[in-house]
Amino acid sequence: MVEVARNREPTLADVARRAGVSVATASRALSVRGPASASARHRVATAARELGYVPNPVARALATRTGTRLAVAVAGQTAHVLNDPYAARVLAATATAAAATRDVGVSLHWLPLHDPAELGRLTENRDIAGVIVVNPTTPALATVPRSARDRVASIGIGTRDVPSFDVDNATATTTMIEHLLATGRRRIAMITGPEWLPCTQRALTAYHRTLAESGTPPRLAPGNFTAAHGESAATTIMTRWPDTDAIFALGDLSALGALAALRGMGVDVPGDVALAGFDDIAYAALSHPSLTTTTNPVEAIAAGATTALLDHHTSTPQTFYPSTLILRDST
Amino acid sequence: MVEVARNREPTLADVARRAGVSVATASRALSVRGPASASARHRVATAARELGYVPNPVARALATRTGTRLAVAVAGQTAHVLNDPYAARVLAATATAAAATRDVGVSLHWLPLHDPAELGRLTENRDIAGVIVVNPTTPALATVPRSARDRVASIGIGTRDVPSFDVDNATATTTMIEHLLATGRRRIAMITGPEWLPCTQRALTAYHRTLAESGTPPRLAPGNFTAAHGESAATTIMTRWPDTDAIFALGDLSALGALAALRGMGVDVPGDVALAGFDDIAYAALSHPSLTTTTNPVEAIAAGATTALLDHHTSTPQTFYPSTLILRDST
DNA sequence: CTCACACGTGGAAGCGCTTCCACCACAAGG
DNA sequence: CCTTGTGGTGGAAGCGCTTCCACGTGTGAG
Repeated sequence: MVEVARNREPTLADVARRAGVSVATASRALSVRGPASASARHRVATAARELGYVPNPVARALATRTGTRLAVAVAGQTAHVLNDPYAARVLAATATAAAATRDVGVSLHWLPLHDPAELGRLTENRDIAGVIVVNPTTPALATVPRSARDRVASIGIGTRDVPSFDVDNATATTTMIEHLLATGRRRIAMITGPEWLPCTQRALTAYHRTLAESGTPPRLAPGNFTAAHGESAATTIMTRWPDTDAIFALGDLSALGALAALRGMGVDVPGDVALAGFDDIAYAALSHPSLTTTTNPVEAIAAGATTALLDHHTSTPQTFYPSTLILRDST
Repeated sequence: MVEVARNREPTLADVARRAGVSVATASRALSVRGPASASARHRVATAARELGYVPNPVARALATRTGTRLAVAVAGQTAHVLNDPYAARVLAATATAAAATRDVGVSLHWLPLHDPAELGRLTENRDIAGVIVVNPTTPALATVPRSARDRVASIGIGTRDVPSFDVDNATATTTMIEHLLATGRRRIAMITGPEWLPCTQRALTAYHRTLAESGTPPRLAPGNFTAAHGESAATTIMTRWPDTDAIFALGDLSALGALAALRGMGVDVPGDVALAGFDDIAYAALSHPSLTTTTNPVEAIAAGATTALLDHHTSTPQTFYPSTLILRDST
């Protein structure tokens, strides 16, 4: 009498019984790699379908000693990062990708800059299948034990054995600077992100190279992607180089902060100074003037990192995703 | 010879051995409720600390037949909700709370409006410990089997057996309208959210009551919290009631859209029309003029829902979190 | 001085999977 | 005809925890 009790989800044992094979064979037939005959595969698949069998990820995780969730670890100062829309967006995108690919959850963690070992600890957690680390430093990556390297993917800098996924902001920066040059701007300043970030470094290199080609000297102000820093950076720039005619901020929030500062100083945008941002956040289209910016394909990046992690693609060292220029009124 | 093999995390068996008790007792001593003597409790706790024992959530979940993650289910049209900063913020807050309280992950799901049963299906998933449903409809909540009701918490409307957590937007609306009245505005329009949302209904009731007390007739325009709808709603309002002197939008994005529309029509804010929003998003402080708004304590709400779910607090039917008025230049 | 009844405790049986290992055919080589 | 493989299979032992159950103990009441 093969009857599944009411109120109980079918298990692999039910499937095996119905298919007339052992649990071991059923397990192998359902997994792609295991040795199993074609006929067994077929019968098990049919039985599973008829029963509406759904594998229990918890049992599988326990048996294979892997985790049931992906950790998203964001580097930065906790207080600052807590209301970071970028982190929230990465998390949402990862959660969506993880739920779509496999049935795994996502948890969010902060990586204090002063304690690089926290990342290593996270990778040792028993029930974490993999870690997507956002903007890690090289020392932090170095704390990951060699054996756990295949359970880490980076959005930011990578290493030889940690694949990295990021927006191609070198090209994006070049494109943006060339756009500003094409519209007649010659005294172009840049508000950067934290200098320890590799994406800041890549953008800086592109900025210097593009300016050098057109023979214009650089004007730099440090920032940290927040609106407040954008404001003070714009003030600094206009005080130090009053004839500046364009500002490119590596982050829309900084750009919008700069916009407020410029308005406060009576500087017309784009009349006196052209202004451009990075990320294309929702508000960029709503400001006055609306902000020229370049996209950050976070969803694609997070999906890439997620599948790399879940499929153990160790063969992809670095992937850069293209950004597209969004022209609006501020330039 | 009590020696833990290298390269292996200590398990409960290791702790039990070191404490000189059985695994069963160790388990009971570690759990808060189980029967265990004070001395056993103490010895097990000490052994656990010395060994650096961390319970394996996967094994626990398998044994107790509970899940290892919390699902955050957002009601709405997928395309719209995918880049909804509010959903991302709820997810991030939930993930933070879940990681802090227990060691569980979070996954993100969309609930299409046309298929209320999706929520019921989610609650039946074997490895989901609980579902936090954002802005559910009553029919959707009704699809949750009675036995699973204690595994659901709602941000939005609740039922007798599903606790709900939300911002007290009735009071917030009253406060905002009273603020507008106090600054001399008398022809106050409101841009609402989708009418099927309970929070829209609560705000509407408060709006009508407050206006009725001051003897001013209502002026309503429907919206859906997006900037685009805010723009068209503002246009509609100013066309239909040209003497409007204040607009309150139930969402900052709508308010900012309205601001753009008003600027386009040559209406001065706050000179001709005072403008107020809801949520206090990051950009509200950066617009020109900066936006008067009222906070949405998403982090506290998500933390409340998370702990309610993980601790099976079924005794709290409804909790409303206070919003605070943020006065800026737009009113 | 019994009997009942707590209360703590250890043994052991799961939870639902994966995977090691032994086994059995059967085909191919000597 | 016997050995040596080979691919498919089932039994069973885990993974690390919780919890049922039975079994002593020490206490109070009868």
